[in-house]
Amino acid sequence: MITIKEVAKRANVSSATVSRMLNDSGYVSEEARERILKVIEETGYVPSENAKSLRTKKTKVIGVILPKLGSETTSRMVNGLDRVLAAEGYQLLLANTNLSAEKEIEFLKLLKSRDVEGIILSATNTSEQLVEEIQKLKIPFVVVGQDMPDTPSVVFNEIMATQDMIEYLIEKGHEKVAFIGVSESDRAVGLLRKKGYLAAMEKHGLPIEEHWIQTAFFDVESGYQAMKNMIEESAQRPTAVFAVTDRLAIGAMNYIKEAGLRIPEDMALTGVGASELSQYVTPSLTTVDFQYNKAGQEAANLILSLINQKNIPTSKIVLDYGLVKKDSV
Amino acid sequence: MITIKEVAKRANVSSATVSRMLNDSGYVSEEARERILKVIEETGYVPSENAKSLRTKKTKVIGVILPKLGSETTSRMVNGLDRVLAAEGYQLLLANTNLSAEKEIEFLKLLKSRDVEGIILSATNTSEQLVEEIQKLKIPFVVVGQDMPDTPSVVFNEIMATQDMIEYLIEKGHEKVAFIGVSESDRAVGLLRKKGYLAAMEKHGLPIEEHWIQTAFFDVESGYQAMKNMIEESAQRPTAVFAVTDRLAIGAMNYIKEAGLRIPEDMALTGVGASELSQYVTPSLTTVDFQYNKAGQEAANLILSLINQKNIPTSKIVLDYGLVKKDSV
DNA sequence: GCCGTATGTGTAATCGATTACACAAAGTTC
DNA sequence: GAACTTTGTGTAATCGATTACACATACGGC
Repeated sequence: MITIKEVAKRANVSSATVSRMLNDSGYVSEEARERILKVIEETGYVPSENAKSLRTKKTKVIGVILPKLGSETTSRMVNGLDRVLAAEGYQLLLANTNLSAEKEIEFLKLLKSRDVEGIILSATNTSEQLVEEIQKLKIPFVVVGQDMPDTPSVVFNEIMATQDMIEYLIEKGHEKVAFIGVSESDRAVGLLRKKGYLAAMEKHGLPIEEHWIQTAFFDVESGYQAMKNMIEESAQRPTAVFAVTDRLAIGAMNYIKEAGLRIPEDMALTGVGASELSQYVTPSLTTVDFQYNKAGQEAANLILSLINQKNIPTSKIVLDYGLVKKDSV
Repeated sequence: MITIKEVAKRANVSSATVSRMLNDSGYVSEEARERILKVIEETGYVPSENAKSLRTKKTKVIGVILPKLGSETTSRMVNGLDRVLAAEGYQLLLANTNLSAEKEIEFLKLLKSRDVEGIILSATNTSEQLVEEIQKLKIPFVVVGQDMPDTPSVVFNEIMATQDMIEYLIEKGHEKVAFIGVSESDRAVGLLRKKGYLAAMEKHGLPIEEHWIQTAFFDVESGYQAMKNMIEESAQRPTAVFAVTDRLAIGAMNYIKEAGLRIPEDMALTGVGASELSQYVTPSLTTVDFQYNKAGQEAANLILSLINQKNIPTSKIVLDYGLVKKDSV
């Protein structure tokens, strides 16, 4: 590896001059500049970011902690992050927890040790311990997807979105609306969406039968099972189902079709996420569009503000949503 | 930020002793060890990876250059990478080119400057200049998805897979088989898959009409258009279509349905990628499963071998594939 | 009691950049 | 032409770790 000293020697200047040239700090004569550029050209010299960071404390790296690599929502969010951060010369260092809560904390430390300038966490849970560890770090930090006390975050309007969708179903004449959710340990998806459902039903004075509320996992198969259970166990069959994710909805769709029911005539169905999948299943799925890409962009802007110590407009950003009305309702 | 010196001072030892303790190198007395651990516990000291890297030249970071964040194939590949590399304590530094060829080269330098221990490139094109730059770098390097001269790579058996699928269609009685491809500047997807198609048709002595070969882009809409053009312009309507990606196939599917043709009775359809989407469209899509996750894992293993200077078994790994036979044929 | 080895610790150089400070030469101002 | 200012450059300290080397003490064996 060729170093700044080597470049300096060959260009007959001191390393300070080379550094000044590279960073446009201080005076450098035209002759010196050209000699240095020539040497750099010849040698293919690239300054060590490592040495630079050690001295300046700026790494131009943002750590991103993700619950799962490769889900569509995550990908879109990371895409949004990258769009904004790349423009500012930042790169992303990935940390994939594979849904393990301990790893979240472990990675927090790992990222700190790498002197990342900021950390963005796409959380599924929000344990006490995690929040504590974050406060300790004293590194610009943003959570996306979950509301975390005293922490800048980008969240979705889960309750309102769910409520809106349920009310859309009600408008369409449905009174027996069922719900396929997930564990409430995922506050955003499990707890808040259920709250939205309950609120809407309550508001319209609609009763809910016990088996209309099912709890599933995050995969398609699980949505299928939940739907099966619901239909087999309910005294009265619902006429519409709200599933908390598109995947669950598609699992449910599979069962509904299999059971010989028509969508939407016998059973209306809605999901959440506006996944690509949702547009191409038959019938196309009515779903909530949560703008994950935008969430990533907002999170990126937030972390940039924090890094640059700008006055932060709001430390909680609540993102808008839209109902994507398709053929399944 | 608390440093090793600070820890040393508080524990009443020298920084060398702290370092020895942390790295289990050399002797450290039980008393000293405990004092140091206590200080670390109290202060939350985390060693600076930056300083460490500067001295040792080991960063435990692998750079990953991707053509596009958030596509399903990419996600799966990155997932495979991460699985293997995380186990060895490596982290991934992302560089997203957004399909720009100049950026590929730019990022190569950027990653070098960050002293990554290896670079994995998921390429779409393989320009001369890129290959040259890579040779210059002298950093362990692996390409995945494209065959690159004199470079360790993980590739898919594009030709064979395509040929197999076409022959499967032929076995099923199809003689008029059409092809929706992409630009040949993408060697793997554009050129090789077309070769496989042509080879299979030739082998079985089947003629190909001009309009049966369409060239599209990578999105669903483009598949729709290609299918539309084909049906409107062909003298003889084909009875089967091979699309080089699932997305294109799904676009084509939309048009076929819209045109009032039945799948597979009037028109059989196949894709490539075994995307999640392919399983849930109606009818479910027959497709080629290319094991992108495995590709990531193999690439990771390859780069680890290169880093550790182990004897490299083969510098070209050709991955297996499978035909996923579903309802669209 | 002497010598060789094992144990334990500290001093200081080093990695490759940035940057405060010092200094010199040339140009400006009055 | 004295006093500043501007331009240009070099010396050396610094960031926070690792590690070669030196040195001290303890413990064996004979």
